[in-house]
Amino acid sequence: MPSQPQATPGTDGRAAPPRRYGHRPTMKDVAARAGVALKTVSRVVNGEPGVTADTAERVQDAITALGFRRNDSARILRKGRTASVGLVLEDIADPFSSALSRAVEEVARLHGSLLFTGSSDEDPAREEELALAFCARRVDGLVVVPAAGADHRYLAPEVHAGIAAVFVDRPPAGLEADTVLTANAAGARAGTAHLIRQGHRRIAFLGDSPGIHTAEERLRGYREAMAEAGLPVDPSWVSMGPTGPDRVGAALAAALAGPAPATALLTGNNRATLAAVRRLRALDRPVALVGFDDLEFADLLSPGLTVVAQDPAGLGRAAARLLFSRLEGETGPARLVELPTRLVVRGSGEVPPA
Amino acid sequence: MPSQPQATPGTDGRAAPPRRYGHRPTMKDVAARAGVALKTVSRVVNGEPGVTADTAERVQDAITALGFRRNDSARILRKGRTASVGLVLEDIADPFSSALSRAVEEVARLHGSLLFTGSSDEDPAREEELALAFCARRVDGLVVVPAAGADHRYLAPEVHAGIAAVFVDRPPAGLEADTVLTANAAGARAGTAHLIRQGHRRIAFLGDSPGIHTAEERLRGYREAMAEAGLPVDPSWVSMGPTGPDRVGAALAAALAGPAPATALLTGNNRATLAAVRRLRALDRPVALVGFDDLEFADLLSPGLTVVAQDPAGLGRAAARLLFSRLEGETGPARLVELPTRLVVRGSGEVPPA
DNA sequence: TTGAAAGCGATACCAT
DNA sequence: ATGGTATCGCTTTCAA
Repeated sequence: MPSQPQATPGTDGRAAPPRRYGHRPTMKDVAARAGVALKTVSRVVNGEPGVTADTAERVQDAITALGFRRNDSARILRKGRTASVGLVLEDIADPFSSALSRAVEEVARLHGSLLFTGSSDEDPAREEELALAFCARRVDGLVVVPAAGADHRYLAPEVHAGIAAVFVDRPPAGLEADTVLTANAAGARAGTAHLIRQGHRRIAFLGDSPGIHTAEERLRGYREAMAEAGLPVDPSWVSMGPTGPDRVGAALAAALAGPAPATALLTGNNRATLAAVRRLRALDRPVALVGFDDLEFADLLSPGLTVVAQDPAGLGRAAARLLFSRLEGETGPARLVELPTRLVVRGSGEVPPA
Repeated sequence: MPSQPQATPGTDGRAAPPRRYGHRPTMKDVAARAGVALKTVSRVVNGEPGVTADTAERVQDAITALGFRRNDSARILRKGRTASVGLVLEDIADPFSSALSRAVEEVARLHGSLLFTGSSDEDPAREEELALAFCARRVDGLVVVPAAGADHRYLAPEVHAGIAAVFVDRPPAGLEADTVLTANAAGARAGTAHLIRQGHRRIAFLGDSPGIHTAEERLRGYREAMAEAGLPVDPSWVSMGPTGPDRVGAALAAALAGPAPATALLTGNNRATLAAVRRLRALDRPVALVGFDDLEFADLLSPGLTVVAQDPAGLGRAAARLLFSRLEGETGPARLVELPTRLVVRGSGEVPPA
């Protein structure tokens, strides 16, 4: 960590830069300048009653003259609440996370709170490090998108001490807390059922690694839909693992080869969907595709991409609302909110079986 | 702002929830339990030398037993530095902002700093509110993507007090500070020159509102390229304003109508590009298109979208590096960094003139 | 209406 | 090696 910078005066005769570190006026300085007590300054700054207009004006003048700004660190130390919340995401750079983040920010703003954000990159250790760092700053609450495989018992002392925690997109492990999830199984079931309605009987599913909650739920939904329709699932059609282009490409090739080639495909997340789209382009064979999670320009592809859309902003909003309800005193048992998905039909999922 | 929550004991005979707010152990508590002085606990917690292994272990045990976590608010109050920086964006939900944010986060992490983020929505008042709120939390530094029309003199007292400020994507107004920009004019000139090389002579430019720095620079680059090629610019080809679909649609229609219809188009930002793509789809006439700023799935469109790509992550990285160099004591004059753009050829910009 | 003093939870400096 | 005490800048409490 960098050490406290010091303004080093110039040694060459030219004027040193006028930057004077640590020279922030305090309430004490303002009080001295206005000729009042520190407490009076505090009253003016916080709009508390019991100050004559005349005194208030003198104080205001001193504040302006000195460029005083209240030090919230000190205020926080006294008051206990920090009016800030921490948000741990998988990766702020991806659209799901950033939409969720924006929604949390919006709700936080309504409640006068500032937002710490950090990306875990799906690494449980990093998630913990971030969450605890936020807690050390005494955030009032935490919204966490759990990293795969994280164990949330590390948060027990924090929660016990009164920090509210809400989990989004995936449930917490080893801890009871408010949770907001997408109806993953139901969504995958709906997407699969849609393909079945188009006449497909051999449908592949390419999902994220087992161990990731959303991946498993979506797989479950897929299997349920197939079972409901009385359709068998050939093992070669199902592949779970990292959703990089190479693995998805290989899995897709496998699903389309063999004696019972799939004629349709449900992809378990955005990366898989994109990898599949690119791969299918190179093929001459038409394959129906439904993707889980929407893409911003899905309508501009040809054919348009049919998706099971999630509502990342809705997830964030719901999570933040749960969080602030806790901060406002709500003390009931942990709540679970599930947000429905929406099937958006655009063309790629309506390709008939070959 | 919500008031301090109080655990209200149940009045109906059932046990009240066991949540006990404000019951955080302090170093004092740990010291008492371990039978040492507070200062010794501080030494252990901060890994300072001068503690026997035996004592350290006793302290560690007490820390674990009590679930102690250092209160960074108090620490900050003493130390002066908060190991946190504030990032004011236009809208964290858009890809440009979120990519930039991620890069800033990465650099901040290397320096042991946490990140406050907030979206200004292009509203100067909101930008100021956010920046000052971050400063009140005594962030060590600020990275700001200025809102259009913002006047940054409000930051003068903060900068004077030693808070480092770096501006990204647009220059600050009324304040000298480190700034990181995209080479907007050069990029637009390159994009326009590319269209000219394809044989186009009537090229339209649809940009964002005048008053937005990037919009004006890109317009300038467009005009320069046209002038260099000795091509006149018909007023009907140029339109600056909000880049919503309706206005862009109307502007595009105007540019393609008239006695000297444009055969190619440079769009000044992502929203304009998307609006144009949608609009051009509906036309039967082929129009060449180069967009300023890349889109994630630009290669999946047909034709692929030719763009002048910016490097949002590079901007964020450069800005954060400047920031931390200041925090490490760098005291020279304000620096300006300009990042080049990259022309990415994918098809839409290589459509020949009608 | 105004002010003096105590304290929030840590760190820094000086003793022991 | 360990401990005591002042202090960071503010809010709280109680007195004037």
